[in-house]
Amino acid sequence: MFEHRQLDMANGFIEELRWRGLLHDSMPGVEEHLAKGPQRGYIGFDPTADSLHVGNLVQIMILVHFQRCGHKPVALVGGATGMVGDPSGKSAERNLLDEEALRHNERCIKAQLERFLDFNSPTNAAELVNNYDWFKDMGFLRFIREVGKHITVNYMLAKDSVKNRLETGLSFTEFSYQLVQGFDFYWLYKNKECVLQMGGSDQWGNITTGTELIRRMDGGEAFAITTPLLTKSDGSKFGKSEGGNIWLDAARTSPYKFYQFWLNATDDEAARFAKIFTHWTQAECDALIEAHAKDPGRRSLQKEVAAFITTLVHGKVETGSAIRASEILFSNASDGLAQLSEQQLLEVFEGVPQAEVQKSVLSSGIAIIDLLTDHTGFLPSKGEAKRALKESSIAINRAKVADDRSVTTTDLLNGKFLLLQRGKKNYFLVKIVG
RNA sequence: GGGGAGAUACCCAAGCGGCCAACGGGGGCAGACUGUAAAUCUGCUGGCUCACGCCUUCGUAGGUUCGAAUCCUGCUCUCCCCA
Repeated sequence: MFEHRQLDMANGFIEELRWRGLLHDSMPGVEEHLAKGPQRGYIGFDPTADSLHVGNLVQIMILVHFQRCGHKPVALVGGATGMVGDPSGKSAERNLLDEEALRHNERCIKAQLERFLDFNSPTNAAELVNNYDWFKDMGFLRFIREVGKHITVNYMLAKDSVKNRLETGLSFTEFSYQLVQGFDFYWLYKNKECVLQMGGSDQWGNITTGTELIRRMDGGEAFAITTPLLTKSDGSKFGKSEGGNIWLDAARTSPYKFYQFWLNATDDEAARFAKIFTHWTQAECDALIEAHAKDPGRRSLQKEVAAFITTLVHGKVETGSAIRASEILFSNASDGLAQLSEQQLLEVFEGVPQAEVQKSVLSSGIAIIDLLTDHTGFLPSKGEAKRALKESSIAINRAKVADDRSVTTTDLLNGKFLLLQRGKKNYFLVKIVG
């Protein structure tokens, strides 16, 4: 996965971010500083769940691009900061997780990051740190003496993340957050020669508290770079889908769903995604975008992008299955299903909701309504099932059915499966047992 | 502490004794169109029933009434104004 060529460093990381549309703001002097040679830069990840999601993917890719430009990326898992809660972009006080949950989340996140970054490079290996390591023995008194002393409350109040919450209120804990994160930066600067922190644009305030601390505590110079917050074409938040978050963990979001998420990007989004989430060069991106523009109906760009990212996250094998599943489920030919072996069928529908039904239920034929509700739970109520049937949105094995349809063993695929479908995108696999 | 306003289905928001399972908008789902798109148009959006209809739902607990989301009382919570 890491066989890609290193980019020409003269070309520069900042320039790379710029054409990829990933540069929102940066402190003067960063470009020159990075040009001096390999540098360390870090991004923090909140261990609020035991998996990262596509919303985090932007930051991950920043580190990836950073490493590909020859620098040393540091991923910080916020074991300590996760216990405090960042007020940035939040309208209400955050719930705190207990330590046990945080430890678990942190381990899972670490495993996911290892898929993207090269931790074994002889020249610029990525590094993973956990701020809990330097905070766990830090007492309150020591913190306010050594760190708090250097930053005025006036300075802290001026941050947007704090200002926006003064009306509704925020706890002292959240108020202190920027100092805690700022100290992270100081610590990494001091112990790891890390001179750059990156993050989403909502992190600007927290990052600059860090550079300020470094200057005041040590007279040192450090830098900040932020990326724009990604939104969908319709303005809504990126990374959410009907079912909620799109996770990187296959157990939470199946590779099929993950692939579909990217495939469903609008033309405009796909072009942006190509630049942000792939390793393609500018010329390669332009060529693909141009090719797509000539025949947008083929959605070649969405397919390329989806395949690339899914491979990065889930690997080649899973991606192949996701692509095949998509082709079968969305091709107009309905005969593809019958050709599948049991093995393939199960592969294709991994991640699709499933239920088991006793064979005896089908032996004398069962009304479609009962199958959809009582026996499988695919639809929540009979009323809903009737409505769906009236809309002619229900299909069995990809063939539309009417409300008087009854289902028997002759409908089974491979003698033991039944594919229920509502609309174009909602599938449900019934497995016959007994 | 005093005064006032309010709590309605996923969200916003009408209704203010029967015609209310509850206007309208948003969201969601589906159909047509299409590129598994966008835009647009259409339908649906508490449960059970083939259906007449029945049941549950308008903060909560009671009450008045033939009949209440609508009136009365207690309670809980939210917001605003004055101290």
